[in-house]
Amino acid sequence: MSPAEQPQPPRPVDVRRPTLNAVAARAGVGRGTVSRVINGSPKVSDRSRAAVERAIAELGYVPNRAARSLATRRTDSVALVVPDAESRLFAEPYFSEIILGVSAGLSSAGMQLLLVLTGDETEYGRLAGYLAAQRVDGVLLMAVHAEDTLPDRLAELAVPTVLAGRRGEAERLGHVRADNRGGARLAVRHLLAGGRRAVATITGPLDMDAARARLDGYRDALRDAGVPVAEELIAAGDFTEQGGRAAMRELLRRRPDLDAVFAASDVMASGAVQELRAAGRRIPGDVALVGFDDSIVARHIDPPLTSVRQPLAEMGRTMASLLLEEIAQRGTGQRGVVLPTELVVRESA
Amino acid sequence: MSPAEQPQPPRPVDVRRPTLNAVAARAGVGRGTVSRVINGSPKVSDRSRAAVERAIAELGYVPNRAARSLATRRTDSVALVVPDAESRLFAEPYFSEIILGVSAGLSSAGMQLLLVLTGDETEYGRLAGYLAAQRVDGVLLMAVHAEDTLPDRLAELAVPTVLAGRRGEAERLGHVRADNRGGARLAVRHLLAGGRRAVATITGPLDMDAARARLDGYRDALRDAGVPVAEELIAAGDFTEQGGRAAMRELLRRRPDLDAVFAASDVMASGAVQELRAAGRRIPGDVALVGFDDSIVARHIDPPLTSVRQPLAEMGRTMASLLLEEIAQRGTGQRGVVLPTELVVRESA
DNA sequence: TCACCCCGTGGGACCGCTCCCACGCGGCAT
DNA sequence: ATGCCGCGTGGGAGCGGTCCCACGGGGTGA
Repeated sequence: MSPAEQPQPPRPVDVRRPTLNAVAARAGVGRGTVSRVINGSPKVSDRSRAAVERAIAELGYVPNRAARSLATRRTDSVALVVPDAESRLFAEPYFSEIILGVSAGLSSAGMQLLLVLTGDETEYGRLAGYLAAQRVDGVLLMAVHAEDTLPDRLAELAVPTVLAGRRGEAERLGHVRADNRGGARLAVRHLLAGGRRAVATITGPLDMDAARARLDGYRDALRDAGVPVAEELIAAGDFTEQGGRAAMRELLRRRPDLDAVFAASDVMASGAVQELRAAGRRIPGDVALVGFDDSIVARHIDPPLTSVRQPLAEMGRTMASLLLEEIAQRGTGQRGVVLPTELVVRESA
Repeated sequence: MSPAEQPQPPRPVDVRRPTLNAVAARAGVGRGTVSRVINGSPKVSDRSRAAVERAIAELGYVPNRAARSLATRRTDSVALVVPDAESRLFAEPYFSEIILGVSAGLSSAGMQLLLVLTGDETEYGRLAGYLAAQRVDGVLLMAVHAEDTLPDRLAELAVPTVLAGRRGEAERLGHVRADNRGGARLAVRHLLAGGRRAVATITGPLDMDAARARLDGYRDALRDAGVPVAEELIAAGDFTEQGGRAAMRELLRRRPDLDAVFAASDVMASGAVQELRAAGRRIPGDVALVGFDDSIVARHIDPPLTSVRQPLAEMGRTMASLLLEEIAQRGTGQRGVVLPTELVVRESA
């Protein structure tokens, strides 16, 4: 039987790319020299450098990442972890825009971005070991809750980590967050400045620092204005539209006389709008409304929603640079960075 | 000078993790056997397998990915490429939801997801070589335009590739898309069924297949109903809100008597709403409106927008599985997969 | 002139895994 | 008893880089 007759096994198409060895041979130098050129070492003569660079260009050589990271024990890549429970939020600009910033910040440093969307709880539990074993150089962690222990486990494993938001006041790990408290304060001050006095708030889940901070800001603004804080004007939501509706309904029941609402997220505000409408209140005529996030829904809701903007892309970039610092020099990165928020005034308040 | 006195260089914290060798030693077997167990080879005795598994558990061993991929010439990771020009769309669920599906489809196969957001044109140009050199096992490409050559270059380099959407009817590469034409047809049929006769359309950029297909569907529906297609009822948009406004304005100028609009995206529909409102038309009283994408804005616009839904998460999952097939067995993956769209009726039509 | 230094350089020894070849051993047919 | 087969196994040889040590040669000072 001639070899041509037997059925060809699906031979693995491996288009071999040129190796560092090939470059060295072509340039007429040793491997070490090529490596030095690639890594920008100064101790290479101009002659050799030129020869190597020419060979690289001619062969279209690009170093093999796996080989390099095996030798260096670095991967030049970081993981961005988004817990699945939160992935509903993925539909909002929040994550997307942070990711955009992160990507920009990383790629300028030649780092790769590994996107890790975790499934169920158990998967999330295995994550620490997994991430350490993959030898990503660092981890960016989104949407951490107060009781989350993943960050600590990563710290134990000496994996540089930066959080989006902190778990609480005592956060020891590097993190980046918006000035939630200040933003909320701006929002409520704006409502008060509009002459409103019965200002309610719909909070986020209070096991998240951002939600607590926004509630604190609400209290701050009332205190600043000498308006007493009435507990029955505070209703708990969960950052979802449904939660916003339920909270708004509850607030209307408790205090039919309320004349303003600060919702700790636009999505909850959108739920509140529906409920207010159902109750026959006009916005902003009867009830003024301010949201938080300045997300895409804020612009498209009717009436367009006054909202607190956080600089998401910049937060992403900052996270990236904090992480890069920490990777380059452990224990160096700043602990917490707070970025300013601003009030975007539209028609709802 | 004693060594203790010189300033400590920032010693690289390298927490050595157990290697395959360590596992072999502990289990009292050879490296080959451990490797076989890890890779699920059947030719291992139960005794050895048990011993190895125990050792792995005790040491908390996880294989080093770099070493493995150096040896196998695989990376077990794929790149998801999102051209930056389109990243404004990133704010919409479109990308996010596809990514969610992709991630689900990949992680069940133990594959990693590398997110690559390209910056400017030149960066995009370098991408093919870059991706081939990184030895990602495959590439998922979003938002390809008709004249895009990146897919072809990847094909030349023998990198398995799957596109989200096709470049044109003659697409040779594997891709997944929604039934844009059918969806548009549904939308326009719905408008006609509502008694509308002067049905306009705002198209997307016609260098994208999805935009052309939606325009074709619009024509189909009119033809089905025996309504002649009037070219002045067709205005070009570009999938942006601004573009939608401009197109709507133009349409109102050309045909003040129009009584329905099919916008090829929700975002453009939202622009159209603003323009219609400014012109004093009521929706759907004077003008009925249908969008495309069923994005988050569709639900929050006033009035809530009737829109065509595409199964984004499923598209993502399908892209993942097509790519995995193609990676496992070159030339095997189905060329093009079309997923059904459906009309979500709300109040705008 | 000679010892010394330093600069640029080549190449050996890894990094941790997979692949594959060769070997030992027990069971079966002869 | 003897040969043979085949299963399970150990371990050598890469994969393609980096790191570092040792070495040659030109310049400098004595």
